Amino acid sequence: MIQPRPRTIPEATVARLAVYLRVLSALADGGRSTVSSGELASAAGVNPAGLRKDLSHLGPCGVRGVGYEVGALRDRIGRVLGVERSRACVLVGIGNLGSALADYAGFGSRGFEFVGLFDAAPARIGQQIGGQTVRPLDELEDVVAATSASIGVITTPAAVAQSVCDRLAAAGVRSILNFAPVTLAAPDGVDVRKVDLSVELQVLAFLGQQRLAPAAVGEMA
Amino acid sequence: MIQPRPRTIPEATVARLAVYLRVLSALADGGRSTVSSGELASAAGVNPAGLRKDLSHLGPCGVRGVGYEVGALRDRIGRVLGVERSRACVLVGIGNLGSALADYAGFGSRGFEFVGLFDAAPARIGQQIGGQTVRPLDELEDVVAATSASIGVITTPAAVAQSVCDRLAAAGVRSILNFAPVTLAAPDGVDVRKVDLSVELQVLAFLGQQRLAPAAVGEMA
DNA sequence: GCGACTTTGTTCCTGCGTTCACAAGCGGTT
DNA sequence: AACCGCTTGTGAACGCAGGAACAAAGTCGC
Repeated sequence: MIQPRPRTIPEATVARLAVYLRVLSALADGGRSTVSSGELASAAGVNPAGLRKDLSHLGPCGVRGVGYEVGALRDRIGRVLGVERSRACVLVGIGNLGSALADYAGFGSRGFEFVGLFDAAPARIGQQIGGQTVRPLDELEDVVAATSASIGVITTPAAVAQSVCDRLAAAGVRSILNFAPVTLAAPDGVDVRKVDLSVELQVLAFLGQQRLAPAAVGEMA
Repeated sequence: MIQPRPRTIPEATVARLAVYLRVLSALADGGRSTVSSGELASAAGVNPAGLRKDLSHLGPCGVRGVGYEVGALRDRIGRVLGVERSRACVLVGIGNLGSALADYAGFGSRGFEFVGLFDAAPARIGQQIGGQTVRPLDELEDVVAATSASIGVITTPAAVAQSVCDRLAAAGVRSILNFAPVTLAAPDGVDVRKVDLSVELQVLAFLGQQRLAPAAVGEMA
């Protein structure tokens, strides 16, 4: 059996597929049956040619002259992204941000299910958030083992993020999403993805100031 | 006067500069006086050559054979990123995520100051978060005008994000950070930067499943 | 039944970001 | 004073993502 299609999808494409999935779900809820690449690209904020190239990684899934069938394309992207399978996630650090994530309903519809919330502060333990009870950090390894959680989310202070990362990796978690403002080191075979909110703000602010005064990088008083 | 150095810094470099700044601040607090590109790159999780190229955008700032002077480099990056100047920010949508951002102490040290928190729900108005009082959405334009806020952060539900974006842009905000899971349209001259938490999780999960089974994209049952 | 129009899927190309490798420069040592 | 090791800064090559243009294909109208 030949393999005419390269078996790897670029990371940038995967991120956009998730956006297309959301737009398609909204269109389907609105009763739309077909959509063209141009319209879909406009709604997703990308170039139409790039969108078609992204979709081409899934094989032909449109009809020339007509466009894409909304429900079918949504299901197809959902299958590729693995939305239908439930993924067990654990969340460590139930501060403001952790609480926001645990309580965010948008994850459930994408196949993500929090099976454990952990915090070190005794005051937090026992609190109910999003249908889960906050547990002491000691139980982390037991819960990961019992639930086969494959994804860990770190929303702790920076000082303890590395130690939490180490424990998650040792317990068998293979994918980690880190919101703490530190760069984490993890063993091979463990993916760490970082979201740094203050870096996002900083980049945004810099682009704004650069637009106003595109000169004078090295010669400021 | 010649301009030997290109006056624009790539966006990817700006994001890394913010990371270097944080690492350098930690090193300075720890009493380190000099650091080599290799060590700094390791702490920031990047390639040493790339780090040196990033820093070369600021002009020569290291000493060959020795390394970089921690405090001087920190100050230099801080000046380029504009950390010393205070930037007024408004935040719309005081849910869990908005509260987390308003209460996050890490922004203040980077020059970001929230000058207005807004929500549409009467129950939220009057609440005190991070030293600010939550105001009704009606006051958005007045506060933006009075404080000359240049940055807006949107943490509202998706349904109202576009209308908030329109109002921010009309009020004079030039840079918008959007956490709502929709793609926003804004007029020319207004930068919109999007952070989509569920997309991050989705990409992470996909990379994990792709690592386990790198085949069969189009041929799943 | 046939032609024209619409839209997809693909190919080419341009530009950017990243990485490797080397020359230049500084401090310490003899 | 000269040499040696170490580190920076830069030039070149590689790979990748993004955008534009074109051919294939299907539908609608006549």
